[in-house]
Amino acid sequence: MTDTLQRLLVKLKRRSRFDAADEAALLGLPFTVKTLEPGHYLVRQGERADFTCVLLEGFAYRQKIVGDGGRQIIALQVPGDAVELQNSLLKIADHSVQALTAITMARIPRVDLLDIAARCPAIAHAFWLDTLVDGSIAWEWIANIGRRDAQMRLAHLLCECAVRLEVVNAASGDSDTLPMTQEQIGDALGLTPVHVNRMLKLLELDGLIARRARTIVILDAVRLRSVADFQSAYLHLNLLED
Amino acid sequence: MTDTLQRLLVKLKRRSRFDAADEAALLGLPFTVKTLEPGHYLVRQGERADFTCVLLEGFAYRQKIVGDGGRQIIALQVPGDAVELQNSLLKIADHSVQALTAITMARIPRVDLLDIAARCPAIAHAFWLDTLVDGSIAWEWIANIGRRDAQMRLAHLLCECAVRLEVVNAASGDSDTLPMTQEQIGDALGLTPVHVNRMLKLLELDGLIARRARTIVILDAVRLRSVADFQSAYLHLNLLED
DNA sequence: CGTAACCTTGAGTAATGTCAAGACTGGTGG
DNA sequence: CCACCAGTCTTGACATTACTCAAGGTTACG
Repeated sequence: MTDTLQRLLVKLKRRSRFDAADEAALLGLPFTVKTLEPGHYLVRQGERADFTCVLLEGFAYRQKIVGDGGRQIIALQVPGDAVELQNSLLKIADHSVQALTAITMARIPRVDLLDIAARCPAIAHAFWLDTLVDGSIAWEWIANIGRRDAQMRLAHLLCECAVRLEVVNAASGDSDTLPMTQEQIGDALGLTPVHVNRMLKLLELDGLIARRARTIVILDAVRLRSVADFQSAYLHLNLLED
Repeated sequence: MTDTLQRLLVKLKRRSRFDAADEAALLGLPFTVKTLEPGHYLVRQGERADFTCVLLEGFAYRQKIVGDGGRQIIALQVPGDAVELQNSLLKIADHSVQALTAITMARIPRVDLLDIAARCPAIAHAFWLDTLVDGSIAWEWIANIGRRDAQMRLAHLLCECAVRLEVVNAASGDSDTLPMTQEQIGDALGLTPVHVNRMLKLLELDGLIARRARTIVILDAVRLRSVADFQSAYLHLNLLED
């Protein structure tokens, strides 16, 4: 169907302006839809990636395995994200992408993506901006992991997830929630699962969050943000208005 | 003079192919040359950046200040890098860029850069790739800070700097070296300067590096890389051949 | 030759990791 | 419907890494 890629279009339009021809070209991209179970790989480190995947439903994360076997989650991806721009354009994947939940995605051949970028400057610009924002998020993660203590780090991640999910949920009408295990949270923050557990308990005792049936609910977003030193500027959500 | 932007061209051509028109357009970009003393700002967090700066000589770094006053260096920039793509296209700078050494740079108005990207798909693609590589480096830094201990982290940074400097020095014929203080190294690695000092001593005792007059010399690159768990794939230096 | 910035080192402290055991949860098959 | 099982969560005791504070040494530069 023609509106499968709508989600990608909606996302890109949050930061770029398209004319009718651009929109038609984007929605006209060839693709195949695939579904994946939790834990399955979209791409493995070291592989050649000839497709770009647009996440339609569900969540994914990027990860690197370091020498001693440790894992670091380096990014989270939500529906609408084009998760394989990086690995696809850089050809040899320098990290893996894995499904966090069950996902559906649209796979677009690299050549078609490059072709549309060459023909439609506005679309090329939109993808470029998207990449810049991903970089901006990565830099914030560096600051988060490098210079904040465990409690702030965790609070910051919770704030980021809340904001990004809000945007996605608003776009889709759903109200998804991110079902990460404490081990995964730890791997995203450079902490051990045990310590994540303790910090969650701390945040809960402070009345900032609640935990029910393995999902985390933010009770006091204002205070959580101040604990986390969280400012959403780095997500560049309102680029059109700047 | 017309070859001031040569350095940028050389860098982009490492990863993209241009025809004569593309090269002429790039070299024809309007710019003004500026010099900056060590420690001076190219852009400050929160400011609006209307220029993109191409580093011609010297080094710079990007940094974020977190809530409690701590500083995290999130990226290093070497000659040839277009250091303000991010802040310039995202309009409001979400981090600062500061001169590490005395630098000279070419400032290109944002509108001209956007214009050339819209007119020359190959150039737009080259900038996009460049941004992707910056993101790839950021992700490696996340893994480095999040999942390696202090000694590995430091060794990894030294390996990265060595490789990147080698590329730049080969391009320019110089043999620059990165004069970071131990405090700056610590801020790049999420460590305190005191601990950086101890880890340097450790690496020196192991015969991996030597220190003379405040510069670090790598004595055993092979062993240092293995200590660091360093693989240069994430720098994507050989993209044309992949 | 004096000064400021930087480096070096030691001693004590705080944050986070490690190991291990038990409790909970959700799904599966009998 | 129940029992079981694997995966996850929770907690405690202890180990280790990295941080803090502080003092003295070194280097570059005016």
